[in-house]
Amino acid sequence: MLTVRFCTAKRFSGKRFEALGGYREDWMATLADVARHAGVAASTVSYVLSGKRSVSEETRERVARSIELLGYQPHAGARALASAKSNVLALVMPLRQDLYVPVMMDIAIAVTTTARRFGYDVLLLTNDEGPEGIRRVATTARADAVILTDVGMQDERIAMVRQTGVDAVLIGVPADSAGLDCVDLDFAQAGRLCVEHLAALGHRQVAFVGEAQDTYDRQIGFAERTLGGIREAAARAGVSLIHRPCGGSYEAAAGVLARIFEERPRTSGLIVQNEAVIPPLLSLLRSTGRIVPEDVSIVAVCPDPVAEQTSPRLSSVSLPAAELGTRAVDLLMRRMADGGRDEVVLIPPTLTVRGSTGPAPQRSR
Amino acid sequence: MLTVRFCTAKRFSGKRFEALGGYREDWMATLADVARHAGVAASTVSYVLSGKRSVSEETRERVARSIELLGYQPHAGARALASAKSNVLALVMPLRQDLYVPVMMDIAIAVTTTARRFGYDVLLLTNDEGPEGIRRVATTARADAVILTDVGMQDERIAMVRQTGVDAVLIGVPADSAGLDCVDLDFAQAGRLCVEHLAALGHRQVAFVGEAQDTYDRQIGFAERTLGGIREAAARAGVSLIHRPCGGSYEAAAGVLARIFEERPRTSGLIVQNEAVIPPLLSLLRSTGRIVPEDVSIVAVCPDPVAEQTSPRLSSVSLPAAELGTRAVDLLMRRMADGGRDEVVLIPPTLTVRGSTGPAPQRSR
DNA sequence: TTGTAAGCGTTATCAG
DNA sequence: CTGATAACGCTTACAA
Repeated sequence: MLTVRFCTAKRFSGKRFEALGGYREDWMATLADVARHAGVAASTVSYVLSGKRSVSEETRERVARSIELLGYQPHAGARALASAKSNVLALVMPLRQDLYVPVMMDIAIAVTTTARRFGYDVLLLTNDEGPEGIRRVATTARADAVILTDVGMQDERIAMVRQTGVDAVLIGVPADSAGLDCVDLDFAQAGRLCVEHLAALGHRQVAFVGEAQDTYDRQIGFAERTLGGIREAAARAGVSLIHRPCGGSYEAAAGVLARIFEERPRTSGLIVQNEAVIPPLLSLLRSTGRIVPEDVSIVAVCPDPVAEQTSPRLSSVSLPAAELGTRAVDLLMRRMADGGRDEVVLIPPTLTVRGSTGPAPQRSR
Repeated sequence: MLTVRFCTAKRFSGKRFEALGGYREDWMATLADVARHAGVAASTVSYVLSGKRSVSEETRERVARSIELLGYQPHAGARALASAKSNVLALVMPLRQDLYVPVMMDIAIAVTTTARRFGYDVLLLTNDEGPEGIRRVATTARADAVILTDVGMQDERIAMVRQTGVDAVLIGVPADSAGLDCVDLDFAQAGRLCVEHLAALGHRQVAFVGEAQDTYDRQIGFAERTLGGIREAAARAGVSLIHRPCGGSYEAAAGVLARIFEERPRTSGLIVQNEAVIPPLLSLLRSTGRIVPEDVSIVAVCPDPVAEQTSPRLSSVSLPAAELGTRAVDLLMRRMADGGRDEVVLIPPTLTVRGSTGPAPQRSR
């Protein structure tokens, strides 16, 4: 005779209790069932599971056997209620679906698999709930912590994080990171690397094809910081720079490129941050008779696979999306355990030289 | 004097109870607090919230005010426990990070936003947990239902769905869909449309550049069905067809393309399903001196934005990723309410003619 | 090393 | 129309 519950969707089915003479496939054993079956107290079973107090080898094994036999699985909701921990973390993705798609995907996957290693599940939030989504999952205790992506310099979600006091890690760095843990690529340094690489090759007129204008309008941190690094390094290296935001469409790329060469025909170096325009850009350069890298050199800031997808392959500063996700989870776990260090982790960028950069063309051309 | 709990991560803080003389920002009101504050029974508050029994306008308002005042938010875990419903659904994504990235992203976003409309949150599962992940979320009652993507003809996750009896909707159609609800684009018809379009333009030698070989090895449904539709239509239209699976890299595309024209120099039509190789393919065609669409016509099966990102824009059968996600959630909600119709919803494909297809070149060339 | 029992915050049954 | 109250399944003091 066991007290049992239905499996999954149909637990309980009308009456809340039921006594059965045996086991049925579609009934879930509870911790109490396990305890009864093993002849121990419920708490003992719980402790066997959590390891929070020592249990004699003998009982441990007996309990383990019962768990196995009954196919026991703890009820997540009950756990969350009793322990005040949901073992879920929320990942807040950007609303714009056309933005940094491969990056976001890699982050999501890395976050999810890393979280699982710590026994956490990942809840997906889109920004169309706005900051309220964060409040909701925090105050309803649906999630224990949140990871924010696509962080702006002034991000309204941060106020919500502070207000609710929910543990959070940002992928990206806001203007004021006091009291927050953040991870990001060191985009300023990434920008510098690009410029320095081009400068070393003799390029004196460089154009930065950046993210779409609205990304700058939203003051997304990485975009601003990259620009900052580029500007600084350009000034230092005596490189003349123009910055052109660029939407993701073919037309946008065409327009931007045309205007760049119109304004400054001598432009020989391109720095590209918007991965969506890379294929159009290459195609446009070719069709306007410019050879890469003989006439124009290109450095990109993008995930390695993107850089290796083109011909010629792009010299690039790699955007380690998966690492960002993994580090974010690591930071979050530490924060939930020890409390936060209010740390800004900047991953040092590395530039890989591939086929898209070469010496600047001679003046005579 | 209120019995309260800490907000979010730090509920309870040591002692389980605490009496306070007032409210503090970081304490969460419980349903009992609301009841006390409104001078009603806890059950009444619950019923005001759920609407499952009628409550007089007067008490309803009083309760509403208390809820507002105390900033009450129901505890998700407690709800899940008492109601045997988590109000969470799990979305199972493919492990391979380089696969159909934009499609998966759109699906994820559409699923999440649609689910929210029904009061559901979305848990992200990657396939690296394998079918066990499904069992886990189902049997621990972490999720009420699952949505599977990247469904193979023989998909091992289906056995798990059947075994656990968890409500599920598949995005994709397996060989045996008995007892399952599925949504997918009608890929066979999509394939037919491509061939018919090319055939109508006079193309007689067509090559199908498909997904990577391992996608076929894994017997992913959509890949097989597209191929089937293409073959059938080609046979019917008297079009000579070769099928070449193709990995996502530039090299793979180059190799495949070279071999196609080596084997059959007269090939004038290309059908492309693997969105990753579209840019390389276009670039390769250009560099080998083939003009699109004068020399070679291209039809793709891909999301519209991808087709509009190239030059020339691609005639394509659009892959309505967001719609797939939305429909999947709709089906799931219906299934959880009424029970499943065991329905396979095939979305009829539409072909949009853009700039990449034109009349077949004359024989004389 | 183990058991007992009092919670966790809801929902839903059963009275009134 | 409303109130008490018994679950839901688990964790964790507190004893033994």
